[in-house]
Amino acid sequence: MANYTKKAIKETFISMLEEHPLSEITVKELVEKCEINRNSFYYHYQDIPALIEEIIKEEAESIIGKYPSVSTIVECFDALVEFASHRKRAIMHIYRSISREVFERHLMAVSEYFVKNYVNTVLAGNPIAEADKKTIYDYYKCVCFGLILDWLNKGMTDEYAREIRRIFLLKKDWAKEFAALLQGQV
Amino acid sequence: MANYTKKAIKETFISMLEEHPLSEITVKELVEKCEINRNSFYYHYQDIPALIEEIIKEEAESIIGKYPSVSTIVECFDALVEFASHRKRAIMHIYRSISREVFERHLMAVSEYFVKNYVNTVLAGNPIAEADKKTIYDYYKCVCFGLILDWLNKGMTDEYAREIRRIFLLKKDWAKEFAALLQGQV
DNA sequence: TACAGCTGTCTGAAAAGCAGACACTTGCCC
DNA sequence: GGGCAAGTGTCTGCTTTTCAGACAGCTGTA
Repeated sequence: MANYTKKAIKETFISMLEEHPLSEITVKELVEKCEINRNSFYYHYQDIPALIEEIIKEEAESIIGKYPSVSTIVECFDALVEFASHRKRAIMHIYRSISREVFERHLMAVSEYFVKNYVNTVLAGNPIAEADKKTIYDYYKCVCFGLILDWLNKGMTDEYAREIRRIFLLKKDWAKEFAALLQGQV
Repeated sequence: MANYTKKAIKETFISMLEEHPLSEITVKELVEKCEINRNSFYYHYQDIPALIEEIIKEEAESIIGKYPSVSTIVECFDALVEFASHRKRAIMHIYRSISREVFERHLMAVSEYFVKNYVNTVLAGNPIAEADKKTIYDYYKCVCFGLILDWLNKGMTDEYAREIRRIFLLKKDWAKEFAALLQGQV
């Protein structure tokens, strides 16, 4: 099953976000653009926020899906930047709305996923307590999350993206260092 | 109603034609690419030729729809060339198959539509017998049809498109001349 | 010949989409 | 502040579309 109507709803909605801020988008206008019945919208989604939730969730999953196992965190960051650059306007409209919470929640989830993946690769050789691992996950997922959020807040400029990229490259052994710290080896 | 599944079938089919010749495309592969049930295909179309018929018909109608009233035939030709250039491979695959007949039938219809439209504009002032008008239609629709077919046969090159364009420009008063001939004024 | 793979058709059931109606909120104009 | 237009979210009953699974028939090939 593919459900192309649902797909069309999502695509149309995103395209509308490229034009207007979220607050100006109505269900009525959306279904008219899609050429579907208003009830068909409500069949799939409770309301616009629910639609946004799903879109963001799926986008987050698709980003993760592209990198089932990650060798360097920079790769992920590059992918994320490339993805985001194509939808700057829509992302900013969602981000600057009441849906910001949804957005941040999923961004945090994506960060956590990548960090876990990456940390596990880096620490493959080092036997380390589960509790310590969790601390590392939590700490660095917040670092990633914060950096990306900052990038968004600063208008997703290429300059700042490069700056963040540099940080990632410089700190490429972060997980190892942290693990050593936790184990009192430093 | 929009029926996005049907739309997806058509789009997927065209994209497959960009890759393989028609003879290598199966219903099975098509529905797998679409991620729909095989029966859903057969619900909409009897078979692949029926699908092709509909695609060509709709494309022909859409070209006509873009030019409800035509001031110069060159405009139409330009539009047609622009349209065709985007889908060279798919068009060639259909054209070089058993579906050629469908293709030509609709191309003839499009030619007829444009010629009628154009001739009526040019001959607006000249009162002319219906039978003569019909002769003009028939003659020039075949000219258009033949030129475009020739262009296709020669691989839709830009050079030949320019050449045909020049012919259209040179013969921009064709309808008037022909009318005069029919009326024995020349 | 046998077999694998695709075709076109048929079932019956489930999912999706529809029109039309309803009460409710909200913003705006007089 | 009352009326009103426009959008919302929900409901009902109906139609259309999509589905899984099965079937016999055709075709190329080992």
